[in-house]
Amino acid sequence: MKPINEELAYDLGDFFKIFGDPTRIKILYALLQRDMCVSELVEALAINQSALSHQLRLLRQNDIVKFKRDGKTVIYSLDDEHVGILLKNGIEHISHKNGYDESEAYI
Amino acid sequence: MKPINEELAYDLGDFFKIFGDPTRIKILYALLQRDMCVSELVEALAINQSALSHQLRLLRQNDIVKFKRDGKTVIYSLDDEHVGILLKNGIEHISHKNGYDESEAYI
DNA sequence: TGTATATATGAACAATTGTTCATATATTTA
DNA sequence: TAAATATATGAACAATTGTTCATATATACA
Repeated sequence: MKPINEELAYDLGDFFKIFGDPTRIKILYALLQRDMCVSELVEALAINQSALSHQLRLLRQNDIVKFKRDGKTVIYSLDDEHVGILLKNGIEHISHKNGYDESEAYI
Repeated sequence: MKPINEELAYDLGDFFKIFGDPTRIKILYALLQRDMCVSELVEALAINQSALSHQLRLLRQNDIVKFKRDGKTVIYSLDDEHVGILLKNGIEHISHKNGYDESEAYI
């Protein structure tokens, strides 16, 4: 059978790797609900600002979030619909497997 | 706003982490096409048998693939539809972003 | 122009990850 | 039961990753 294009396998791995960290999941989950600036994310996720910025850079570089500057603040949002779909699919899978109630993804 | 359930963020991160490696992507992509036993995967992906087995264990433990023993051989398949959907969504996203032609995911 | 506020970056370190080599286990068949 | 085949596992090592601390950059406003 035909193997996957080698470059695509690496790119796809790098892409999914970005979803593979709880801090980034929290960021994406927050942005799934509404666009937010950095300081809102800092507060919402109770996370160190520097750590957040590093993670946001990774998300940006991998086209998972986009941003626009608005004066002093920078507003982040999910890059496209694939990101939300991926997140929701992951949550569904995990919920089924772990017996979570999906509707209680939020605390 | 309500943050994501902390445990779900970790579980989801662990889940996506499994997709974040080119070797595992190749395995999953192969299984997306048809179920295969270990030695078929070894040959198809030109990979070390031990490395493959280690990766298959990870995929199993995270409910991403399932398997059934058939005599001396063990046949692997994708665990459920979410896995295929996730892969396809990732490929779509990457293809759009990198200007790949999706139809040429195969070599 | 100087100060405050918001965000980004670099260096360094501990922790995690993926592979290899060697070996173990399971199943079939002689 | 012994030998052959298929698959799994453990230990060890290099490489990668995520965070923290310190500092840099950008914008607004006095």
